[in-house]
Amino acid sequence: MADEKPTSIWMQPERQERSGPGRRPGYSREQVTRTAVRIADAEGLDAVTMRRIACDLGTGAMSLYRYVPRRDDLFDLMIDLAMSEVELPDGPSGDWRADLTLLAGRVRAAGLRHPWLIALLTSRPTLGPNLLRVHEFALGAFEGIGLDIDDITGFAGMLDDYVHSAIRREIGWQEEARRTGLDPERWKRDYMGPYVRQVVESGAFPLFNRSVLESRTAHLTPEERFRQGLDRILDAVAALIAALPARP
Amino acid sequence: MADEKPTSIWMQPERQERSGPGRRPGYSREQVTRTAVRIADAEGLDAVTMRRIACDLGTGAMSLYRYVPRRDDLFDLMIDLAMSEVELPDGPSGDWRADLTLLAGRVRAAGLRHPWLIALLTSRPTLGPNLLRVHEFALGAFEGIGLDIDDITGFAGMLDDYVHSAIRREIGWQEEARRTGLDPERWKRDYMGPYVRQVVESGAFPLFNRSVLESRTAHLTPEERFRQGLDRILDAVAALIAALPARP
DNA sequence: TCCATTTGCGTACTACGTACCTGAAATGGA
DNA sequence: TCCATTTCAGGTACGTAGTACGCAAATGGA
Repeated sequence: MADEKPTSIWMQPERQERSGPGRRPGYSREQVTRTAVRIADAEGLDAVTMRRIACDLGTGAMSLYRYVPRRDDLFDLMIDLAMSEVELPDGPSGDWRADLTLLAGRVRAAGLRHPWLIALLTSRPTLGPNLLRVHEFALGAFEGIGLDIDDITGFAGMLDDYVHSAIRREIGWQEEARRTGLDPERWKRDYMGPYVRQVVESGAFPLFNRSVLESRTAHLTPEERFRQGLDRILDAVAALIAALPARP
Repeated sequence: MADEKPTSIWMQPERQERSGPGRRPGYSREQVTRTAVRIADAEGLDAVTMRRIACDLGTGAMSLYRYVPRRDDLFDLMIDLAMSEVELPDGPSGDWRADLTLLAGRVRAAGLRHPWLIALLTSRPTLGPNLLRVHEFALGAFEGIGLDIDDITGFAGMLDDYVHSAIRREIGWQEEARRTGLDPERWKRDYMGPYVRQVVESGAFPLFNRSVLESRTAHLTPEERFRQGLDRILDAVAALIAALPARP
């Protein structure tokens, strides 16, 4: 059996339950992934080490390599497991705006439940089956309004960009706070606060100052802010669709 | 002298050239940062280790800590140095569309010159002076068309989201290829290719298939593709601005 | 029963960030 | 000119990471 390492994790299926000779696997790829996700949720992505996962499973670190080729592949599996929680209807409803709002909300929920998800997702080119499923739903929502495939892809990309960026803005500093060892509230006040205050007081960036000091958006709840930005994007898409030349 | 570690790097200026007794610094914070950037450009972000930087500078690893408090702070400094290369006019020209196109192109150029830049920038909440300068220019381009500060911030954010996401899409797989040790062309063909082909042939995601197989966008040069997406965003912004209710 | 096969996992190697410490170097004052 | 003082250079070392390697244990078929 060739040890074909240099290929995507999705091409290397887990060892099947055979009925031949040899010891039976004590764990499973999904079990390893689920443990890794639990650790990342509770203590951040940095805490996800092979030794730590193995310890939680009650086994030795090297045993994990029977189920996952490399640590990086485990990240792809974690992304896919988290995305599998995004529940969606079987197909688009016909109301594209409602469908995409639903999609965005579900992805945001998954992103908040797993604060490491969006950072991981946007930092590596991964294409797990559940990411494909979610993406396909977005494409489907745009289909049937008379768009060609390039516009469908473009608009879906615009939406993805917004959703990912907005979620990262919402929770990005949480992970950073954890990395520096401070609790999030202290980090904001003691670590980043003094610098921002200094920048503001310097007056060097007047429009930045206004966006920090005068913004009404800053006083909304995170969910309202997400929704407001989403509506902005969907308004933009609607405006563009209205302006598209009729296709033959 | 208190060793105030837990605060932003921008609040901890480099030790000044004093005129008291004692040895003079042999290097500088900028020199260290510049070396780190050079290494990252040539061999990827993973190659930027304290030992490697020190080796390139011809000194010992621990000497670097005289200039940079922690390795993470060095990343902030690298981001700022790379962003300092984004040359911009002193103020907006009055043609917001031209200004933002210029801005996007310059940021893209910096992102291509430093393939690690966008990944780093979007994975940590950093606010270096040069990032603020570039952001202020974007805000300025939106000012004076009768937008309030919330709309200015919102539109500038939309643009940032697009520019960063597009650049990441353009080069994201390069870094991933380097991480796996393959050259980029081989990675695309041998690592990711077989899986994509399998997904396509399965027929499970028909719209994804069409976006891969039928897209005309895929045959454009990267620059044309970037420009096309940018125009789409700017069209959307223009459409939204036109639709905004007149403010008193 | 015995053996080919596969898993569990301890050991060990390399490489990382960085705390600590020693000694060298540079300067102002005498 | 010489020395006390201050600062920097950088070696050593500790803890932790990913993971290559190899052997013992377990298992089912012959």
